[in-house]
Amino acid sequence: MKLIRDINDCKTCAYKSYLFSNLQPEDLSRVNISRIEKEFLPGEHIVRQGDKIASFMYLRKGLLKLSREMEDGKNQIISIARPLDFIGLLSVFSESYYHFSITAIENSTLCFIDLSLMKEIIRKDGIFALKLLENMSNVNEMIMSSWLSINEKNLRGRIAYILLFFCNEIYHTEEYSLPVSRKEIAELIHMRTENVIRILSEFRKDKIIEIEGKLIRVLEKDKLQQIADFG
Amino acid sequence: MKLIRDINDCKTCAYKSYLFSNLQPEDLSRVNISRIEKEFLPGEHIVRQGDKIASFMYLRKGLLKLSREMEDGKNQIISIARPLDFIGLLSVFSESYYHFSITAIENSTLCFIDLSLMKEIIRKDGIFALKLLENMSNVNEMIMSSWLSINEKNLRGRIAYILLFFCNEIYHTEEYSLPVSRKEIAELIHMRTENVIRILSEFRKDKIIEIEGKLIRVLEKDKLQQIADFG
DNA sequence: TATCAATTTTGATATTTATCATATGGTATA
DNA sequence: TATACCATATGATAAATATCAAAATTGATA
Repeated sequence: MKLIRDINDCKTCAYKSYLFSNLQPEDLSRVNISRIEKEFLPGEHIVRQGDKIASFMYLRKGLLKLSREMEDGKNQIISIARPLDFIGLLSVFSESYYHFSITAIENSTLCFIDLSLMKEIIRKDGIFALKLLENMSNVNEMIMSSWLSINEKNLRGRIAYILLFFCNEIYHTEEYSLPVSRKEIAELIHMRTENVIRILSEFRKDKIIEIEGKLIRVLEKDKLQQIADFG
Repeated sequence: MKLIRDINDCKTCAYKSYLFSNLQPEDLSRVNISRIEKEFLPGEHIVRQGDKIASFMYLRKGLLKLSREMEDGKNQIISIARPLDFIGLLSVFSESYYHFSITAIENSTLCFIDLSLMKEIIRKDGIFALKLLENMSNVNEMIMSSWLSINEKNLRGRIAYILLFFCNEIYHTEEYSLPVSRKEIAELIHMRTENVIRILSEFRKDKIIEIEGKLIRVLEKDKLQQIADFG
């Protein structure tokens, strides 16, 4: 983790518009003063399950995973989060402690804003609060939808789904480097590591994808879509 | 569905305190004037997937199910909702249309408050908005936690989990009438109807529970808990 | 009451998925 | 350099779960 100062002023931040656009100038300026900018490397924890929630977080750049460690020691990945996903909204306003860990899976830059300041602004500024409510709704709808989709698919369908997810939602290209291990894919779509590997190999043999370590090249997107939909 | 007027004034509503307690008197009075009270019988739809969201809803009494119909026609039950679960919060503030259906599974009473009025009050009253944010966080944390729990269990564990859920969270007694069919249990914990029935029969044979149609009597709660935890 | 449809039930069987074993290559570490 | 530890990979097998079929029961309805 590295403290940085990439953005000089919230006023010029490209992501401002999605959340802070309607904030009163004086409030935005207070946010700007209080905020801390941090850069994380892949694998670095941003928060750990059980940590006290003290900041409102804001992913500016990069990719994160949210995961929960279960009583039996097994891990489940709740979601992959991009900028604008506002994953920090998940439980900031209700819980004192995080019920999940957040880990960078790519070089990631986050802004940390003191939580009590945020709450103060919310209390004062209902329009901003409504914006937060909308964003929180969206985050939840997104996570739930993907869970429901994954649940109804068999293993081949899940692998196809997640390959297309990285393709369409994250990298917007047919060739990309997986930001997660096979084991993490397994934790994300509820299957065993061996089966993740096995089915990826199947897809390779069927010439639907090419694999070089973490590098994935989607050759037959339509076929992958079919497998995701009906497989 | 029946229009009723069980409560004369929001001021005297027992559930007011959980959400509307800090509302300004004049706002509470506007809510009181605008609100519509409705009673639903088991099986009646309150909203349907695809309906336009026009109201903020508030479960006063009863039990609901949230479910989503998937593209392939299969149903998944997202959650069971009690009073105070504020299930209406799930996507009211972001989406124009419901992404799920809500159905009564017991006699249920709901208050409907015009959504534009609610938004107006939120914009004006940040403290109320913060309360909503907290509640929304709680709803989501609850739903996610139960999903994660269910996901890591085998079928016997899931059945034990759901029996204990009704026992501990809903009815607070060891003897209760299931508010859902075997098929709906299957849709809720991601398994097949036949296996729900089969495992319930197993538990009956092992004298862990007694079954008379919808009536469940939990005989060995500890054993059920063990199966839920480790089975 | 008679009839139809849906739900519950059980058994047999097929399919899917997990588990176990083993091997290989890479990477960090002493 | 040697060692240990992961991640990836593949095969064989076991276990879990779904599917198919058929019957009994219940509930709704004409």
